Formats: sequence, structure tokens, C-alpha cells
Amino acid sequence: MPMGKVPDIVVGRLPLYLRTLNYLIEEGHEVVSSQELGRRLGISPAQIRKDLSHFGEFGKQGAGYDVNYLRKQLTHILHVERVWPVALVGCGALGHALANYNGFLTKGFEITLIFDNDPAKIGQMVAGKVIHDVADMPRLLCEHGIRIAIVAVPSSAAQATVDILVKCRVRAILNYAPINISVPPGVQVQNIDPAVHLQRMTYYL
Amino acid sequence: MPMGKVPDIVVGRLPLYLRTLNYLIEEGHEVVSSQELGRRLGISPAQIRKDLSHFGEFGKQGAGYDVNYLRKQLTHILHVERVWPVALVGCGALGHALANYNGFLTKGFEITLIFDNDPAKIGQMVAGKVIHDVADMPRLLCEHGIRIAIVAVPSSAAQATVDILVKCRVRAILNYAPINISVPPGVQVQNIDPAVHLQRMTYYL
DNA sequence: CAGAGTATGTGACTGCTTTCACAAGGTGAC
DNA sequence: GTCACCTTGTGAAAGCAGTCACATACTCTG
Repeated sequence: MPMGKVPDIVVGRLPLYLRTLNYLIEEGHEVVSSQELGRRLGISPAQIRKDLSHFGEFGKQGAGYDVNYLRKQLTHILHVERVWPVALVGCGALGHALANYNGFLTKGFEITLIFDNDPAKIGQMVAGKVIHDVADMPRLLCEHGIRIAIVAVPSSAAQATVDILVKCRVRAILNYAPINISVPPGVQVQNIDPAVHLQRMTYYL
Repeated sequence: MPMGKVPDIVVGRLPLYLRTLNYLIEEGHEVVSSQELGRRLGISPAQIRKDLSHFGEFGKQGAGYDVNYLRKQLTHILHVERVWPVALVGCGALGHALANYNGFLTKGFEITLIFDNDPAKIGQMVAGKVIHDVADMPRLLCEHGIRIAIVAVPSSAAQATVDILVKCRVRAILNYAPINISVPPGVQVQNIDPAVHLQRMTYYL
């Protein structure tokens, strides 16, 4: 198991492999080849084998990969054997949808804290959880040992929100605000902006 | 203006440049250097200059880039001078949030058609638009000349939905279903799966 | 158990992306 | 006008990522 410095681009593909393995299990497959996995993902078999070889030798020559075993290994590598508690900041339409999304739990995440700054919303229930005041973020994030947060606030509030999160030792941020946020080294950020994704495609139209 | 074959990875950064330029205009800046732009985006100045050089010479030595002019050029390159009509398929919690998102219009998009397969929803209004039956998709997509669609249906329905869209000449798909969809060559796909984005970060935790 | 078929893991290679470094040219102070 | 200072655009170089091709080894049939 080499496992030295793995390129980020490789890490980024692991969740896709894991997701596909879960579907394979649902479909009753017990074994899968890099070819079949690649076909489903639109990725070359060689690339999948190389990616996985960064972490160990999970396959069997002549047969392929044991689906359950590989799933377990990837789950371990990505640290999603456990379920991470996640804070959701901003409970507008998007925050609402995220709070009610039931796909998180089986993937290793659970939204356990929800925040908003609208007095009309604070105290209300969403997806079985109370909406807390953003003013209480520092205390509650610490108490719950939160390391992962989802930001679904307006652009104008995003950087300030992120600054608080970082100060409270959050280390991974999924940012839905359509603006670039800056964080200190060691804090991971992933951005989701539908307009950016769409514009990337209109270039080719 | 060379403009031969531009790497996709370069195209993917253009919307980020454009987004940042819009904020710069709001803030009243008339000129920006590659250095300042890079600082805001976490990208090296050299990379920004090289990216832009694929499309022409937009800057002035000693000064930088005229913000308005560069914005106009990028808008042109990305084909978002016009507003594209977009179809939204699936009007659950997420679809609802997307239909009500008011950030699309200024970025070159407008959700003009909404579809769902739930008889209880068909005919209802969302964000000022009627929810249509997915059975009417072929007819309505053609009538409106739709080329772009957002898929927000359950995973189990995603591939079938995409197949219909492709048949109706949709050429760009923003897929929110947490599953890999396959499309013929020439059709663009962008995937958004929050769990995948989160798992990419937990590797580092 | 032999042999045809199949699939992995990996070094070498190819091609793509990013960074570097600098000539060319614009700016602004005085 | 001159000079010190900036900033762009771009070849060259360096660094990364993806593909190829094959040795190795397992499977399955008969």
C-alpha cells in the first residue's frame, strides 16, 4: 500500500467509484472489472486501475474487483465509515431542500445543526430539527464538534459565515453561494454554482 | 484571436472569471490586473493571462484589463449575451428551490418550462410557471426550442429522463441526480452531487 | 491438469497543464 | 520628455495526468 501523496484529481474520482459500487451492490453484482466500472463512469479502465493502485491492490487477476470489498476499502479511504455531523447554514429554499435530502445518511453525512439569521425562522422546525440563530454558531459548533459545514446563505453573507466556521474549527465547507470565498490553508472548499456549471456548457452550444 | 481548440479545463474557468468581473463592476472597479483577479480566485496570474490569450488580447500592458470590456468579451465567448430558455425536470424540494432561484437571469438563463410526473403537482404554479406533465416534454421542448435542461428527478428516473431530453435535441444537461448518466457525443453534462463533493473533502480530514 | 481466456498492476511513454521569465509596451510623476 | 515602474502576452521549461502494453496470475472448461 504505497499511499504517499495522492493527487487531488484522483481523490476526486474515488467518490464516483464508491457511488457506482453502491449501485452495483443494489443490482446484485458481486464482482466488477475495471472495464465495466469504466464503462459506467465514462472513464478508461486503465485510469481506474491506476487510481486504485495508489492505495493498494484490491483486485484479483483474471476476475476483477470484489464489489463489497472494494466498497469497504474506498469507504475507509474516504473516511466515511462513520457518519459525520454536518452543519447547514442558511435555511432558504435551497437550505430547506438540503435539510430534507435523504441521500446524505447512507453516504456518511447527517445534517445535525441548522442555522439562519431570520428571526421569523429561528425556532421553527425543518426536517425534524430546530433552526438555530447564527449568533449561537460558535457555541453549538464547538459543542457538537462539527468539522463539516454546508453554506447556503446569500453571497453577501458568505465570506463572513465562512470566517466564523473556520474560527470554530470547521475544516470542510460545501459552498452554494455564487461567490469565491477564501479560507486559510488546511481548510477544504467545494463550490456549487449552477450558473457556473451551465455557462461552462453554453460555450459549446 | 487564435481560438483554435481550447482545452475544456480552460473553458471551465471562464465562468469564474466572469463571475468575479461582475462583482468587480458592482464594487466600482474599472480596471483589474491578472494579479488582482488571481488573488480573488486563488489562481496564478500567469494562468489567467494564458487562459485569456486563447481567445485574444484583451489587456493593456502597464494597466491591466478593462473590467467592462473583458466582461463583455467573456459573455460573448460563453454565448451568454442572450438569455437561454431552460427546462427544469423534477419539481421536488430541489426543483422548487431551483425554480425560485433568482440568480439565473443575470447569468444568461431563465427556467421557462417545468415538468413533473406527479399528478398532484401537474397544473400547479411554481415561481410563476405551470408544472407540466413529463408526458408533454417532447412537444413542449420542441415548441420552445429548448437546448438546456436541469435534471432534478430521483436517480431511478434520471437516465430515462435524459434519454427523452437528448431525443428532443437538448444539448446541455445539468444533472442533480446522484447517478452517472450516459449521453451520446455532442451532448454536454455537468453533475452536481453534494455527497460526492463532501466525500472528496473527508479524505483530507 | 492443461490450455484458452481474462483481468490486474505497473513502468514507459505521450500529451496536456501550469509555471517561469522576459521582451514589448503602457502609465504617471516631475 | 524622461525615467522608474507596471502589466501583458508568450515561448520555453517543468510538472502532472492519462494511456499503452505487457508480465503476472487467476478462472473456467473439458
